[in-house]
Amino acid sequence: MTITENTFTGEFSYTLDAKGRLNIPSKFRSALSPDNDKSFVITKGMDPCVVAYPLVEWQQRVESGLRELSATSQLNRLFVRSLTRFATTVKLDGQGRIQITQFLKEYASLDRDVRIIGVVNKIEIWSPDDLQRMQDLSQDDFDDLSDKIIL
Amino acid sequence: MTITENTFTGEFSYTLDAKGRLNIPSKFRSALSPDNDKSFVITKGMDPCVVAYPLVEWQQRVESGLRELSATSQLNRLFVRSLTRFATTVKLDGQGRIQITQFLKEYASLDRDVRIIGVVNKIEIWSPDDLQRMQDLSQDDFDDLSDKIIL
DNA sequence: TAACATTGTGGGTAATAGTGGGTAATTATC
DNA sequence: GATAATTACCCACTATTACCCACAATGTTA
Repeated sequence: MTITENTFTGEFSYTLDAKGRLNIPSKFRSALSPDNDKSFVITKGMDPCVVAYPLVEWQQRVESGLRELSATSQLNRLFVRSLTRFATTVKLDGQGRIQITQFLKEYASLDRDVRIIGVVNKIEIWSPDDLQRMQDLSQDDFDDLSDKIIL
Repeated sequence: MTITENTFTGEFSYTLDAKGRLNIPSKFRSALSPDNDKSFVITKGMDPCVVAYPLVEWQQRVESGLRELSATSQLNRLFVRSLTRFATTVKLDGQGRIQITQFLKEYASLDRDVRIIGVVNKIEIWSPDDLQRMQDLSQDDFDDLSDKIIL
């Protein structure tokens, strides 16, 4: 299969088991490039969800981006701290599952049923309720943005 | 063969079998350029239908555009999510069929009989009923468009 | 016209994916 | 250092999927 590496699309329903383990869709696992060592960095999303970056994506894009933000601005310091504070590296177990930390489970109100969605370079993990509650884009906003992309 | 690569025209009647498999017209399959790895990205259309892009078409026009959008803007996040959530990469099986996801089948009210239409750079998959309804587009609407294209 | 290739469709079977649980290893706590 | 709690590593079961083969209908070639 020659899917683009480290690119994720689609929505999937999965269950968080009693031990706090969450299966990663096999399509996402096979899209993970080998240099990630089967690992993701999970952290608090800007929205009420958990986001998971492939390890190298986190190292190359997120971490290096954060380094460039000047630490002289308080807003920047706050932003960097909020991203890194809750970031954990997690590795897939033999069955392709990751462990979600207690804090992140609570932050995203994750119970048993969760929705996993691929958002190009990262993965988001939502509770079904919160995901549904996320309002849709207005048609105007959508039109504005889609000028940047030819559908 | 003198077909333009990754360009699709014509309408075809096909059946979605009990296993959710849908045959892609052989004309469309042979128009798929080899770098697509026999794959399409299927997603929710703007109209009540399923849209299938050749994999490279999706990667070059949609995905790469989405990568440029900063995730610090909430509007951008909504936009990216709304486009990728329902997009799945599917690969033709040995008989040239693709698998339609449960969600997309429901979204486009696809039952057993479906219509497959080539729309230049992409393919649309319709239920016969919805397609019929959509074709009753008024002449006035077409007139509005006529200054944008010369037929 | 006969032989052959291609296309759309259906179905069986082996492989894989998602889920749950037991047990050993590791870490934390007292 | 002993015990409890947590985590990591196996093994197991079931449903889904992928892969293969089959066949009728149509089109193509000699």
